[in-house]
Parts: sequence; C-alpha cells; structure tokens
Amino acid sequence: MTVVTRIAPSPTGDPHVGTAYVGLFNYAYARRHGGRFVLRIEDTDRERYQADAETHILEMFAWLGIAPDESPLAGGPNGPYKQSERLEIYQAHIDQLLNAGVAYRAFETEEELEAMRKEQKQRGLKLGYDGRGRTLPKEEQDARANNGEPHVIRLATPDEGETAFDDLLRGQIAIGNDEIRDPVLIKSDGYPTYHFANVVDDHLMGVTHVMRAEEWVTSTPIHVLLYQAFGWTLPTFAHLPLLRNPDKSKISKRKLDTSVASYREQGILPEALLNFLATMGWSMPDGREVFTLDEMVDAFDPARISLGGPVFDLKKLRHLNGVYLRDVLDLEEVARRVTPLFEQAGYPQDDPEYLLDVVDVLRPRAETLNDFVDQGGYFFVDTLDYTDDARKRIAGGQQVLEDLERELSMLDVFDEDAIDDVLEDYMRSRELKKPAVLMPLRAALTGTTNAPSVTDLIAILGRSRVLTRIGRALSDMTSSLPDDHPSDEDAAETEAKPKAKAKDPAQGPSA
RNA sequence: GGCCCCUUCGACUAGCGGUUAGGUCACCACCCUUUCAAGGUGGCGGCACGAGUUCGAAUCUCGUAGGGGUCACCA
Repeated sequence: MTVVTRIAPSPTGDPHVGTAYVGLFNYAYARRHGGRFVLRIEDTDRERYQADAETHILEMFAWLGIAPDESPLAGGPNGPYKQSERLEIYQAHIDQLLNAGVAYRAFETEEELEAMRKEQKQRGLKLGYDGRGRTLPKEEQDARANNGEPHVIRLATPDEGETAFDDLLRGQIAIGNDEIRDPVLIKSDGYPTYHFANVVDDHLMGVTHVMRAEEWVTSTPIHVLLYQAFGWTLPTFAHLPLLRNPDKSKISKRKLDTSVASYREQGILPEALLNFLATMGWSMPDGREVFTLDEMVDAFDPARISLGGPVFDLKKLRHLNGVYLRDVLDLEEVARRVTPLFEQAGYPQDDPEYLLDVVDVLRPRAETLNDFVDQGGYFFVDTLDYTDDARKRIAGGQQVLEDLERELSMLDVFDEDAIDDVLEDYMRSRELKKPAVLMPLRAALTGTTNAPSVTDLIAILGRSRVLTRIGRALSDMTSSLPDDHPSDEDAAETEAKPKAKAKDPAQGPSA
C-alpha cells in the first residue's frame, strides 16, 4: 500500500508556520516512503474564509519547495481538493449515516443550547450537547427539514464504554465515550464540519497516515467513530507536538510572529526556515543540525520525533539563517537572492562582479537577506549619509584623510597588497596607530563605523569611488564645523542622519 | 474543573539499563582583530519530585507535581 499523507489548511488568514511545520513532516514521510503528499483546502468555515488565503497557502509551499503531488493547483485523481467544491460528496455520505440511524437532524436553536449549557453549569454537570435531539422520530426530523426548518446533523455517539485508537507516536489512547458529545457533522448552512469532512475526504483520497497537530488528539475518537460507522479502515494517526510560544502555550500570532510571509519579508531563507522547523521535535540520526530538505527526507523516521512541545526560538532561526548565508549557499546564489532586494531598496544592480565582492565581504555580518541591504547600501550610493560616530571619526582624522587621499591617488594598482602597503607605510612614517588611520577612512568610505575591513573596502570600491568619498568627507567636514563639539556626543545621535542629509545638497553639484 | 498528552541545561535536542549525561542556540571569558561581525578556545548550566523493579536507573513501572491541549454549528 502506498503511503498517502496530507496537509489540510483552512484559508483563514496568513499562512502559518504551524502549517508549514506539519506540511513538512507529512511531505517528508510521504517522500521517504515513495508515497504521495496531498494538499487539501478546508474551506468549510464561511465566516472566517478569506478569498486570497488559498493562493497564499499555495505560494507558501511553492516558496518552501514543498510540492504537493495533488492540490487545487496541481490537480489529481481524487479532486476536487477544496472542500467547498465537494458538498455533494458530503451530502451523499451524510445520507448514508442518516439512513443507518447513526446520525440525526437536530433542531435546537442557539438560545436553547445556551440555556442547556447554563443549566449544566448550575447543576455541575458535564458541559456539552446532551443528545436531546436523538429522541425525535426520524419521520418528524425529515418533515421538519422538508419544511425548511434550520437544523444541524449530529452523530449519535455511544454513551458508555470508550473509544480507542493507536497513535504512531504515543501508543494507544483511549477516551471515555461520555467525553464525546454528539458532534455536529453538518452545520445549519449545509457545510460539513471538520470532523465529518476530514474523515470522508481522507478516506476518499486514500490517505493512509494522518499526521496532524496534537490539538486534535481528543477529537480523534469522533473520527474513529465515523470511520467505524462507514465501515472504513482507520488510517494511522500521528499527532505531532504543538509549536509553542516562549511561554510554552500553543503558538499564536498574539505572542509570536507566525506568518511565513513575514519571515520571508524579513529575509529568512526558505531552506533555513525548513531546516529550523525540522529540528522542532525531530533530529537527524547522526546529530547533524544543518541539513537540506532532501537529506531530511532520506533520513526521516517518525520514531525520532520527540514529544515535548518545542518553543519557536527566533534567535536560533536567525542564527541558522546566517549559517545558510555564509556556509551553505554559495556566493553566487546569495548574490542572486539579494539582487532584487537591493533593487527594491533603490540600488539598481548593473555590475555582477561588484555585487559578488560586496556580498562576499558582507556575508559574515549578515543573518538575513535584508541585512545586506540594511548594512551595505553605502556600496551603491554616490552620496553617503554619515552617522554621528562617523562624523566624529572624520572630523578627528582630517589630516589623515588628506594625506591618504594623496597617497592613494598615486597608487596605480588597487589590489589588497598594494593598498596594505600604502596604509602600512603611512602609519609607520607618521607613527600612527591603526585605529587612528583606519577609522577615519572607514567612516569616510562608508558613512558608518561598523563595516568590513578597510583594505577590503578600498579594493572593492576602487580608486574612483575611494577618492571621491574621501574628498567629499573632507569638504563636508570643513563646511560643518559646528559638528565638532566633542561634548554633546550622545544627545546628537538621533540627529546625525537628518543633519547629514540636509548638508548633502550643499556639496551636491559635483555629484 | 473533567478528559487527554507531555516532562534531559534558559531554548532546541542526543540518550533508548552500566556515559565524567553529548551537541546546537543564547549567555560569559579569552584568543584573533582595524570597527562591527564571522571564526577559534574555554566556561556557566540539566535528567521535576517520590516510591518501586534491578547488582545497576535519565532510560522500565506506579504515584505526585508542573506544563500543554481539549471540552463550538472554528479548524
């Protein structure tokens, strides 16, 4: 029997990391066993339905590189893959249960149900539907339904005994039948509930392994009862641990960023997100913590899933992302991915070799793709903004800058050795320490004090840019003497940028 | 609260009767160093508790505690 797994997200909002997580494990299991992975849209809640959510879910999986074998987009032999398009199927199946007397139509109004709960609370009884509608004769049920009276269809569940199932990860789980109230199968709007639709669809789509989040454990007996009512064989159930907020509660967007699109926008790589998610509850047999999707597939064994709810740790995700940026992806690939980001930020890219050099030198400092843009914009502008610190360094090193502007202008070959020689000679001849020379230079070249090696900067920027930037830093300083007050260092910090900007136009004509 | 699941460093985890309880992130220190990183070295830190089984328990059993989930015409 070929393995069939599925992910069944409901289109109710931004695609969730939990969906990606469960999808990943289902995908890995199916692939590992040469089976099929199905994506089914569970859009039976018309209240929470969001029109564009389905597209976003599909896009998310595409971005992650998790390709379903069957989906609304890919199609497949078991479609349609949207529950809203399968209403006739549910209709036919509910009729079976109705005719068999396993399900019944219930006509209680919301007020009635509320009153029932209230009374249960007062009398200290168990909360939940008490099965009062079961006694209504079938003829009467049908008559009232034919009359157009709103109603739901419920499953008549046993009152005694217990319903058990085997969980692949947890062993046998048994729940008393008195815990299972007659659950609604078909809502009054005619749409099926999750309980009903997922059982019917999983069976019809040939799903062999239901791997889903732990929150479903206690309602699994309902599903078991349904499988039994239809006379279908049970799939294997595997309830995955729930991703957690830092406070250990079930992951939620109130406490954590749960949107996959948001991580994408922050410059997180799909490979890194997947790798991170994979380590939430699962581990490689050899202990490796950095591995690809394919490597996970090859090694995937549910027996290695640990059941404690893993806390979603942003810091670790970011670190892993950094590892991918500098150790896993090659330079060209990183450059390729960062190109559109630079362009969106207003730094058109027309020199691939230059970009490669820039990425190479920025890489050790980047945790996300966005870091390249945030930290490396100065490579691509003609007019720099200077931070407050940078201005101080420039102001304190004017002589150095003047000297080096001259020295460098006489240099023919701008390679690292030659640059180093110039700098070394200069420092030696003036008996200056490295920081005294390099920091003003770094500030003049980048507008900031946090940047790569000065030698690298000079080599990458090249003669023309280097001389222009030094010259501009010098003229900028001489025309802004008031900035040199050494006393108001901290207070001026937030003003630094606007000030620098305000002054630029004044120097502008040459640019 | 009832029911169900879970429990190894702060976080993610390895371990599946005999280990000085290992690794990763974070944190700290040192090294490297030209700033910021990256990198290197070292450190801090854990088997929730109590019984039992056993020659021997992080590993098996049972209790207790703690955490989580679930009790909808949402999934």
